[in-house]
Amino acid sequence: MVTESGSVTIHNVAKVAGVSISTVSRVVNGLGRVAPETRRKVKTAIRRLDFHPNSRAQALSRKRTDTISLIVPDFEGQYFSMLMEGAHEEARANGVHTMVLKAKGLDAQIEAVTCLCSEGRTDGVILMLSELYDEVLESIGDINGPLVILDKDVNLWRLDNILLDNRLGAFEATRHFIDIHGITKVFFVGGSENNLDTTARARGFADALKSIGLNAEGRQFFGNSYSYDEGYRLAEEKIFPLIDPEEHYGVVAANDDIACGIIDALMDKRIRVPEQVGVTGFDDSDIAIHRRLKITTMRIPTKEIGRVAVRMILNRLSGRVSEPAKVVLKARLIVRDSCGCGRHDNSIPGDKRGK
Amino acid sequence: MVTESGSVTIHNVAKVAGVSISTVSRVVNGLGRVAPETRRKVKTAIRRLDFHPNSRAQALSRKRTDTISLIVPDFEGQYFSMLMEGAHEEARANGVHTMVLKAKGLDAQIEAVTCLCSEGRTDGVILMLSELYDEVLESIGDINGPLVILDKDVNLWRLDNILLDNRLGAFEATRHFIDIHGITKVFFVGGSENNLDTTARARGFADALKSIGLNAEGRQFFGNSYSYDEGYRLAEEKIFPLIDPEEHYGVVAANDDIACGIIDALMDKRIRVPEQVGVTGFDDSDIAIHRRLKITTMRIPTKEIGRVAVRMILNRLSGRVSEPAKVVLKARLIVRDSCGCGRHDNSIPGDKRGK
DNA sequence: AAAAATTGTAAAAGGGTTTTTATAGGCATT
DNA sequence: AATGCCTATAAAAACCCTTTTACAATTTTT
Repeated sequence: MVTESGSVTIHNVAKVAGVSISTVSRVVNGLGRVAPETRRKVKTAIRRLDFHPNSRAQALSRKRTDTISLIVPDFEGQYFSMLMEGAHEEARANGVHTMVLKAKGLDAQIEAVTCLCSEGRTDGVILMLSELYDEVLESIGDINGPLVILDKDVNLWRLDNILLDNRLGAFEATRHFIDIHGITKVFFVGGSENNLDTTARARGFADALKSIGLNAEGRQFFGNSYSYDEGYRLAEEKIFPLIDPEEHYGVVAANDDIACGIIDALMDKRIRVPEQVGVTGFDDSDIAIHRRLKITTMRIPTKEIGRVAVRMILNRLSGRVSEPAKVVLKARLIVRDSCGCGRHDNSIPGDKRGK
Repeated sequence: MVTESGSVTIHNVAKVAGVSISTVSRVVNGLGRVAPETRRKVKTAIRRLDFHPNSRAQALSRKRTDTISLIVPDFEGQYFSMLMEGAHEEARANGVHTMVLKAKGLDAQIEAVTCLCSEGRTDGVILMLSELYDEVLESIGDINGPLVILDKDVNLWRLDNILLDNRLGAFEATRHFIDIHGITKVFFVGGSENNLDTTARARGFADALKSIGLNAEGRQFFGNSYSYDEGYRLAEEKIFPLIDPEEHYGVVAANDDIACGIIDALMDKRIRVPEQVGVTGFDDSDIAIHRRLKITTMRIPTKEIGRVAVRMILNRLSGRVSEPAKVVLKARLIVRDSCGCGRHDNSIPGDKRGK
């Protein structure tokens, strides 16, 4: 048994301690019974040689890598960071590592899933894909190991889902204007009408109006993207013309970028925000607090999503859970200034009202 | 040779193809000579059985995991995202995977380094740590495998370094005011005076002034942190009192958050930004463009840093490079509006000048 | 004294890679 | 034409490092 220089193996420890390798293994893993005296000898040898079990060999033998993978379309934005944060935290707390794979586009997605699942590189996969191709789902059919899909409701054999209740989030934002500010003249500004998030949020908005007997007709506006510029444009073209100087309004935006665009557009038109028109965002991204007027917004429990995803996989691995699960998480209203709560002197800097 | 159900091994392929396992291995890895006819048979069998070599077994046998790890203090902010992006991109292009480990604090750092290096979990490590403890460096001494340290100049055996030329960055920002705007009344606003980045950037600022025969004395102000609020406070307390309505000024901020705070503070004092006072940031973070007045700033080539780090490790692994290397990357000036270049009608919304 | 409970040992996976050995077949030499 | 040598290819075996199982040896219990 010649050992490669530089790495201490279980054999070395066994030889030094004067026992067999399986005894060392038992001591390391705490399984089976080992005489106290023997245990001590082995532990001394381990310390003396600075032995660390080779994780590659362990993985091979145990058929377990203690690694969970995350497949994401890109690394940009806080969404990814927070997701990682949650997933990593939960994983480490359970002695598991995380691996990240970026896969944008159909081919990359299939390759990533195959690579991770078929080659025994990880114990489980968390799939976060803005666009999830059907072909990917098909190829998922015959992989092994637990798989969690985020933000997409997929009813497929053996798959877990984690979803965000977008409808409820928009419902709550809208009800905030109604219940707290007594404003019933509310508008919704979304991104693309084809975007699933936007439509779900629009639905929540409409439901909130319906809940007080109003109709959303003519109060919802959609753009081409989730951007500041679209928000600015829509506010200028659609919202501004509808505003009566004597009335108070609320605008529920489908995300924070759009909300910022709306606020700036209205301010540029000399509309007082949030005094006359309150605006809420969605996502609670960085920009929500990196502005003079802090944005009231719906916070997505991104970190929690990552945490739950890992927990689901670990549950599957331990065999405790076998039924496909679907977890729906709620967004939380973060009340700041842009809705009209909070400070009231910040609509237009340089304005007469001063500080 | 009993095979676990669910996984196809090289043995199965060999049997189906009617050859030996070593022949299959040769075909898979493209090594040695195999008769065209035999190769065809093996490939057919591989396709038919959907065989994928088990990466755990390969890792054990090849003594190589094809995985590079990144140790970071946290996942927040774009810095991490972009770093990941670059590292992952370069790694994937070379058939290598990336693993991320979060380690904040002394113990966590030591554990992470040990865990990754001693247990043969990865081929190389990229260490990105805002605070790097000396104890960690000591324990690094006897690990195996290449290691790259980011943003910290460590002269230690076998370590590669990647650094950002903060001094030069601030120098260029300052010279921009001097050369392009003809402004020599420039100020520097930094974060904590103990922060290495801040001091390097302050040095660059001073050097730029020195280059035109001026002294930085009394023109540098430091705060407690790299935050919006500190920028606001310092601008209010230190910069504003020094401003003569007849003069033009430039402010070089040590990061974008501070720059934003400065801009808002000055605007609140009715100073026209960027007309009378130009401001530049550092980092080119999201907020630099998510404001009405786009920030002129120094972009850190974060993605490139990640890419270079991986490349260094791969070079080490391939044995092509053995000398410890030190790479210094430059920040790039991104000219937008806050310095006075670009649009000129956006200092104070609601102002007489209108749109 | 026989059965049961402990504790330690040897060997067999686990799925590949890599080195060594064996077997053909082709070519040149005598 | 027979022999010897070399090469191309296949098969076998060793190795990577740990876990795990089956079993032997020892001690304790009834």
